[in-house]
Amino acid sequence: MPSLSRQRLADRIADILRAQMLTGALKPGYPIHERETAEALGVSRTPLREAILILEAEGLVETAPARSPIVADPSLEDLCDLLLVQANLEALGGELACAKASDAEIAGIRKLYERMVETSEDPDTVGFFKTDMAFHCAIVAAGGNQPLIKTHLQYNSRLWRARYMSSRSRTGRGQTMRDHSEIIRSLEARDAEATAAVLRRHLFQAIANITRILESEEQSPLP
Amino acid sequence: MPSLSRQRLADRIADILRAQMLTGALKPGYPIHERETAEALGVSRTPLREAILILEAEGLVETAPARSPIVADPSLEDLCDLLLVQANLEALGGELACAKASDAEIAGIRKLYERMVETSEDPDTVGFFKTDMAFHCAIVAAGGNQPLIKTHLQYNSRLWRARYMSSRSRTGRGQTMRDHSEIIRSLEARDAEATAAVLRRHLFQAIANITRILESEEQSPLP
DNA sequence: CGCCGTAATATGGTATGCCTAATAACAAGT
DNA sequence: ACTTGTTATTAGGCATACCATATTACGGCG
Repeated sequence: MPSLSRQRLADRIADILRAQMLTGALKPGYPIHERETAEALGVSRTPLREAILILEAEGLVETAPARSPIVADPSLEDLCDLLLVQANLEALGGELACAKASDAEIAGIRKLYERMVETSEDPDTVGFFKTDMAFHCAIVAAGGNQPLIKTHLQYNSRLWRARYMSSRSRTGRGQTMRDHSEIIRSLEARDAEATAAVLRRHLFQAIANITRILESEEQSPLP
Repeated sequence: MPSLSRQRLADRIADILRAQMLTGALKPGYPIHERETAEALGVSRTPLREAILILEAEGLVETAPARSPIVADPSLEDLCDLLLVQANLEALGGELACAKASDAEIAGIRKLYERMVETSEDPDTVGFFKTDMAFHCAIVAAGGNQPLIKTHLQYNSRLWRARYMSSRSRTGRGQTMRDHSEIIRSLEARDAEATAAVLRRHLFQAIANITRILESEEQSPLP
């Protein structure tokens, strides 16, 4: 085993499991058996258990006594709660970005916006969606508030799947693109209030979308 | 060993360590040696390591490769960042509480307020301070947003020490009590905007206090 | 006398094994 | 045939033993 590892094995395992949740290899509700999963990853149970602890703290898996940990399967209500908090975190991030971001950082955010415009007609939903997420993260990151960045990231990972489904099903990306256009504009104008307001509105829109989607697909758990 | 434990040993260890941080038995910067601490607690290294993982995710300890984990020692800037996020979390919690709290819950919050009034002249700083914390937590809890409650709790535990120091040194509790009076009033009026505004202002005040205190005691790390 | 290299020790990271408890399956009795 | 009890298997929780690495101290060489 190459000991190039400059970080703990548990962290890398957590990364792998997180990635598997994003790709859908690990779906909500799936159990994560210790021995099985550890063997599949070629590691022992100890670091796997530690990885589970990390993911549990992030709200991505849920554990119960004498039960295999399972991939978190948030209810519609949970998702709305998460999104509401996320909306406020991003609004704060936007405010801070207006005050503290360097011109280079804002330029970088515009770059992401432009890539979204370019790919907004692509059939490749994943690429577009990832850029969308990166756009939002970049705004919060530009605010420079470390705890906020980290918390926002965690909420994002818990919301990833729901927002991805929302992004896929939403027939028109028109509203999304218009919102983003407003966001980058108010950000470049360094108008903190406007940026916060539009980010909040954008996330509230996401709540509405997800509600609509999950209510319609409520009893069709995809395989 | 009595197997009355309905929760994991790691969780209980994390609770113990958290408590020791609050009482000051574990001060910021202190290393937590695995073998030593495990033996002191009468447990093996495995659950202790898992407890460290939990506390690390909460931001209460920091780990580095091949180094003993150390109790987090946030800089003044870190504390300001944390408090800024906390202010917004509480503002959101207050808004939600206005919309969703039951009359009984608001009555319970008033009870806490009244206990603060009663004990506001006591020399017992800890009792007063704990009631203060409980007051804020109860407001957020009344909002009913689970992720928000949990995140707010985590930020609180990271801020506990700083806010406690602020509470001790602050000569007059006048402003605090006036703020709290306003908070409970707007909460009972279910005025979401006013509640959010005053909570935000109250926390901003805390930022100012802590800044003043830490700047004056910057180079006197208490033993 | 000082600096560098090597060795020893201490500490965190990982693997493995045992223990306990929960669940499921099978058998026996009603 | 159904229900209940017992047993076996599975799986998670904890402890321990081993490994790799980093740091420090000591000794030798310049």
